[in-house]
Amino acid sequence: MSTKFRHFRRTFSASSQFRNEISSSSTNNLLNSNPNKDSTLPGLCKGNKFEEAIDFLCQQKRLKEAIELLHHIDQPSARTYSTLIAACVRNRALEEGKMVHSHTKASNFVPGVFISNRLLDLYAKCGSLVDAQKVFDEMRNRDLCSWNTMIAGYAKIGRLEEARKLFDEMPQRDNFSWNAAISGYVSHDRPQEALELFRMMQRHDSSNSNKFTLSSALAASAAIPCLRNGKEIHGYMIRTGLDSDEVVWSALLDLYGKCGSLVEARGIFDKMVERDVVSWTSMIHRCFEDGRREEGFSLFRELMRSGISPNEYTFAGVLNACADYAAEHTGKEVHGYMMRVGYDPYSFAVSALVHMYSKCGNIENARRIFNLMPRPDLVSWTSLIVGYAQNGEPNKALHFFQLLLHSGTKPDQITFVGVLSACTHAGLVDKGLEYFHSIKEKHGLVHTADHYACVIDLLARSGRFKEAENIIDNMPLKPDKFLWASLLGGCRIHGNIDLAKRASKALFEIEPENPATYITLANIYANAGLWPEVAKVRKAMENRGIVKKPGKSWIEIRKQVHVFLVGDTSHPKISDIHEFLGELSKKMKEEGYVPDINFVLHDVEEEQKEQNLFYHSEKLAVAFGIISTPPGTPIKVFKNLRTCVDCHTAIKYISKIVQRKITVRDSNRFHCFEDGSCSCNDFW
DNA sequence: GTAGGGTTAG
Repeated sequence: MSTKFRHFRRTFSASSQFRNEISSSSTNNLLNSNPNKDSTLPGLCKGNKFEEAIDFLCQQKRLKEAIELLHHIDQPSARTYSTLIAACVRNRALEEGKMVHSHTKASNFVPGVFISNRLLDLYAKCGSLVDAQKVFDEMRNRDLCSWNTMIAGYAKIGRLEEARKLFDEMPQRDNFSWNAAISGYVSHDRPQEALELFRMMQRHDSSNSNKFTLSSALAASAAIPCLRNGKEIHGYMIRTGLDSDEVVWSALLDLYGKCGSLVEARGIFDKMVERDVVSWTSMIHRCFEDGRREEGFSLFRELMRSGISPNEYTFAGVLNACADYAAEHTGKEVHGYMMRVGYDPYSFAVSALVHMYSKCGNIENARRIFNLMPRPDLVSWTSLIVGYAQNGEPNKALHFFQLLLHSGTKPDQITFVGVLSACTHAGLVDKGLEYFHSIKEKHGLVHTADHYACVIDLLARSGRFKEAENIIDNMPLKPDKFLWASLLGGCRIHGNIDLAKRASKALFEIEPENPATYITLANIYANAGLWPEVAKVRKAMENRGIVKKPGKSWIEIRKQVHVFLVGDTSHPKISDIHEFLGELSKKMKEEGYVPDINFVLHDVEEEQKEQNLFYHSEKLAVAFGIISTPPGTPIKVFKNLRTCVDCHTAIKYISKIVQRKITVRDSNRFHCFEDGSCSCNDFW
């Protein structure tokens, strides 16, 4: 026996009561839980059938005990090692796996390809590629499986360059190798490269096409998204008879959905014989994405009735839809359901809960969920930061950003979008600039187009146009539409006509069909009294057939959503609403409210031709909310566009007169009105 | 008897 082994044995014998344990307490416990199987264990040990006992313990997931039995065997067989390692793989038990590995070395066992492959698999599945690489390097013989396991291991954790290198070096490839490489690209947001590889395979090695490579290639086409490519694969699928697999059908369904061909996606879904939770989830999600809100929710309800259990993907998808539609009530139902089925607190569905609550303006609940997370992920941190920024508490947003840094989680580019927008909402221009520079200097991240748009927003709102232009002229990226729109918005606030011309010119090139640009520009001209220019813009708009988006607000009262369009008279309670608004108007004027006539014009852009400011959709919704709920109830209204200045002023007065907390989520942020002022400090 | 595909996302 080698010294090493003796040491090993001592370590294990330190808890040498194991024999007693097996025959007494722990066995008794197990006897109670599983009397039939467990009664055999003491017998096995007594008869020195340790290898069988190890099998038994492995099945019971009692890995540590199984490993302890190893040193009752002079020379464990390959089969025993194999069983043990396989059990460690199944349970992702890296520590135990390493113990078995050391045992093989200590007992001078020379693993063949088979056992080595199991070890590779162990380390690859546990993400410990350093160990896997070591085993791989030490192997005298490697077979296809060894190479494939390494490639899949690297691909899974996103080390795609290493995976690709092995793939290129390997002596021969089978369908597994191709798929490991292709799916690695797919799952790490590099669908183009995935497709390139797929095409390469089709050209040189087409016999390796199977259901696995096909579903990966379909997923890649969906991610791009490229319908033409997907359709080609669809055709190929049918020609080669590879269309018999349900997973391939799911991938196809998702492809059509992601490419916006909802009808085809639904057709596939309806035709599928065996729909599983993935196909359901995909179908539901694509409906929401396409704006088919009711269809999405009703499919979700159908799924719940179908007996198939929704999973974290399903929850995340539905919750995100609730966040987009501000359907807090439904979101709460989903939350309740998750509680009942007992959700995994580590799941990403929890971050969707944080997101849902913060998007619905319930930042307290978002925070509560966040606090319950054992290890909040970056998405949750970011959701909370963005939530605080949008809910009018930018300082809290920045506070949480500091906490994030302390927690050791690395912020990414999206986190900084939240941080910068917090600075924008708070009017913290210099602090925002500081953060902007820190992205690259402190955090080693590359500035994205979004970061530039944020910083231009920050500068333009506060009228620092020189600095803004300086950044635009020197930035390494091409300014995008969001950046120009931010600049144009700043020009509107400060009446900067020259820069407005530059910004709108750029916008007309990028998205000539967007009505907002025309309207904002017309308003800037109108404010400066440049009427002929206003007429020109309107003419251009007319000529190109561009239609304004109507303003729309909605409010949820007792589980029912009430929608108001501008000048809407279709609501059954409309005369009560008008009467109430008339009364309010008198009181508001006594308090000093002056209707902002200028903005009648401004809002022609967003609210069409209505002359009377009191027909704006958010005022209708707010008024309806007040008359439909008991005094003191907070009111929460949602609007599809940005709120107008007059409505903003009016709602401040209303909040004071009726003594209510009124929250308005517009397309940009939350406004929390209370006792005559708004959380946005009139900065939006 | 070892290795695998399709859903989510601030």
